[in-house]
Order: sequence, then C-alpha cells, then structure tokens
Amino acid sequence: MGRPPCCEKEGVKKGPWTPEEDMVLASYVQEHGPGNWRAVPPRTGLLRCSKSCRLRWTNYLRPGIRRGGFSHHEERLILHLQALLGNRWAAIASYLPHRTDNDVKNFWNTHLKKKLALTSSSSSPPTPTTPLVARGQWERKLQTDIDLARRALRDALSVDDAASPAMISSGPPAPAAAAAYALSERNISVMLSGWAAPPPARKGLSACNPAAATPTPGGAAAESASTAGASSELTTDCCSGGGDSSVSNCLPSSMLPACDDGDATATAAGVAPLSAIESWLLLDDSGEPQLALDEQLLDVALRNYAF
DNA sequence: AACTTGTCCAACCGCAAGAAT
DNA sequence: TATTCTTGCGGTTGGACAAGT
Repeated sequence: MGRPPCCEKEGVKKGPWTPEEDMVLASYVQEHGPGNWRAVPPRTGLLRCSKSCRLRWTNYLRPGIRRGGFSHHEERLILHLQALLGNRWAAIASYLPHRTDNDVKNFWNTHLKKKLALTSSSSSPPTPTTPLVARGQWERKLQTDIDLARRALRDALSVDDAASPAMISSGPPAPAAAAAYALSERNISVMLSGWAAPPPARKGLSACNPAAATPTPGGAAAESASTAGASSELTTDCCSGGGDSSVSNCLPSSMLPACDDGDATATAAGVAPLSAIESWLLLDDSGEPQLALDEQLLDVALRNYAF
C-alpha cells in the first residue's frame, strides 16, 4: 500500500502564514510542546497540514532563531562543513546554533554556490595534477588526515559571536513592509522565551541532540547548549547504527562514542555533555596559524563541489 | 512610467527512516 | 515480521521585491 498523503488536500490553506496563525500555532506549542503535529490542525483549528505547522515552527517560530545576513565566520563555517558533510543542511545547521537548515540551504544556494563558482572560475581550472576529488575519495583522504581535519573543524567552529550580526532582538533593519510583522514575530519569540516544555524523547537526532531538533527555553540556553548538542549530530549515525556513515568514516571511531547511559542521563538532565568531538577539537592548543588551513579547506570545498 | 530581469527566501513536495501497532 | 503512522530532510518552486533598461 502506498504511503497516504500527510493531510487532506482539500480545505488546507497554503501560502504565507499570517500573524494570527503564527500566534495560534505558537500558543499551542507553548502549551503542549512541539511534536504530535498531526494533532495540531484539528486542535487549533488551523487550516494547515501538520507538515506545514511543523515547518513553520522549526523554521520560523522556534525561539532563538537568528534572521538576517550571515557573518563571515558563519559563511566560512558553512563552506567548511559543506565540504565535509555535503548537502546535509540539517547537520550543517546544527553547527550554527541560531540558523535553520532552510536558512543555511538558501544561503548556500543564493550566495555561496555563486561565490564558489566565481572563485573556481577565476582560479586555475583543475589539471591532471589536481584532479576533482570525489566525495568518497575526500572522505577517505580525510580519514587518513585526521590532524588536518581536526584543526580545520576546530577553526571552523570557533565562531566569533561578537562578529556575528545581531540577534532577533536587535536584528538588522527590516524592510518597512515587513516591520510590522517582524514586530509580531518578535513578540511571539518574547512570549515563548519562557517556554520550557521538556523535549519529548524521540528517535535519532532528537534523542541525541535535543538542542538541534527541539526548542530550548530561551535564547541563551539554546546558545549554550547548541554547540555540544550540535556536535552530537555527528554521533547520530553511530547511535542509530544505520544511514550514511560517511561522517563516521571521517573520524576515528574513538571520537564517535555510543549514546551510552551517561550521555543520555546528562542530556535528560539538561546538561549537555562535552561531546567527544569537542574534546577532540579542544585537544590541540598549539595555536598554529589558521590561514593556511582555511585555504586548504576552501580548496577542498572548491574541488569537491562539482559545477 | 512600464517592463524585464535578477535576487531572496518562505513554503511546498516527495522520499526515507524510525516508531508504533 | 509486516504494515501503518509520524517526522525529518533535501530539492525545488513561487511570489515579493529590487535593480536595471
């Protein structure tokens, strides 16, 4: 039997969400917590399908989401992570605490892709001595070049918040037309700032990485928990024991701990454990110049990206 | 001023994976 | 074990807006 549609097509509203709908959805999630999206439309009276509700929440209403331009550090981070992970936007976004996968994806498609295209076209084309590195080859290479990867990742993850654009509360000036709505959106975020419903223990990513998959109470909390939670994303595959293991292949097995009871307990208690990968990243305090590594990683990104 | 072209991004669609039954 | 349900993810689209002609 084929998979049924997520919702009835008739009587379902599509298109942009109105502030009123946002308020209804935000209020519902505030009261019941995210999850069981199937129940949201009938319970709230929203003429939206469950999928749309979930998407609206995760991409827009969820507290702590940063809107506006990407900083240089974020840009570099995306470049590096895209070279490492490919188009796994959710995984990449998990390293950018206040960005959604949709935002990262859009930013990649509208900015970085072109940037890379320009850079690659202006630089010397691949020659027989610099063959295009297939992803699998790159991953194998990375596996044997852990030190390079470690330093590059650490560098990429050292996002300087001071250099980042302001958060929602003091975000970049919005177009006048959107100002009113931005205000209501802001209000919703403020309203939800105290939201503290415990994240439901769900499968895979959610279980290992509550910060990335579920809202955390307040921006500060989300910020503090995000990095460790995000890093746990890399352990998801090993936890679930399935799926694409390319990330696992990139890293030594010792850096990919199982989701043991200790981790689970710490996560459940709201204390994000220092993940193995972060420990790994923090090991090297040599403080060597990172510019060359940046260039190497960018080179990898350029060669890895097929036009 | 009117039209065309380009950019940005919110939202939709379909697939896959995991959980539930 | 098989089937169904629910959610997450990545690719793509459509509309609003800006810039250019």
